[in-house]
Amino acid sequence: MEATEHDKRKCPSHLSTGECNKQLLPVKDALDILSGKWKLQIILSLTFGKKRFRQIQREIPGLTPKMLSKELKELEINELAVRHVYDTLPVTIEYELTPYGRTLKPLIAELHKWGTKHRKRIIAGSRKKSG
Amino acid sequence: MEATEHDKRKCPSHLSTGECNKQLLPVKDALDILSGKWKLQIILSLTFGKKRFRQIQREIPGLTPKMLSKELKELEINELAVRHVYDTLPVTIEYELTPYGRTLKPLIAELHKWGTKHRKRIIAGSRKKSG
DNA sequence: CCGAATCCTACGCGATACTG
DNA sequence: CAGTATCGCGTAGGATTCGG
Repeated sequence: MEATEHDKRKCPSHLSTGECNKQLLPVKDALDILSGKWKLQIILSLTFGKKRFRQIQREIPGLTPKMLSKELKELEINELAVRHVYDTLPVTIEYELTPYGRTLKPLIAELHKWGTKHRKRIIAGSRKKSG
Repeated sequence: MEATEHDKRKCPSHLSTGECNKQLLPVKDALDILSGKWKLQIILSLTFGKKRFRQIQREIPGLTPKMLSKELKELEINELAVRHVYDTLPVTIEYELTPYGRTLKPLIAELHKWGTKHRKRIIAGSRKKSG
């Protein structure tokens, strides 16, 4: 036990404030990419190939153009997806996961693995949200 | 109570409806465990050992007792943490991660890994939320 | 110290309609 | 088709207060 530890109220006692945020923020970033009502489904939809706007929307019932538009923009900002504009008539637009976007796959797989075990353990009969 | 209406969802065309939700729901469950403003910090705080209510609260600035109480309950419901009541005077209460709760570590580590790379790639200079 | 109860705000998201 | 604009609701989360 160290004697220098008294005023670090922001983090677990053995971590400096800076250390703590360094641990925390990246995890939050990753979480932020995947959370929300539609992000995951949109990403998964795109893992199966290029898709057009309406095509994605049709595949995900309940998804409104407003939300789809918003989510696709965030995917672009984060370089997880690209927007292709083909100069046809009328113009054709397709969205595609970037190679970088595909690096999410192992992560999603991990979440799926843990989530599956968790379902077996807890959720199956008694849970409130995630419906 | 009745919440099983998700079976009518459509999915990427090559997946059956059932297949799709089987892929999706567990991931959402896992995400749900970790998302929210405080869950992660509380879990991390508890990875370093048993903690008392106020102790956790002091370690996480901005966290109100209401939220802490709520989050701890969810952790209990999901068997990720346990509440110990010691019959001292006044009563002493401690929270502790369960072994099961510690199975989140690799998952969080994965999120941290991906998130760190993502920070380097994108976020560092330009982002809107979570930072 | 460990919470519960109450009130309030901000924001994600849905519904609907409209534009190019 | 590929989006935008406007309105409104539900709920996560904040501030404050009270009780054991």
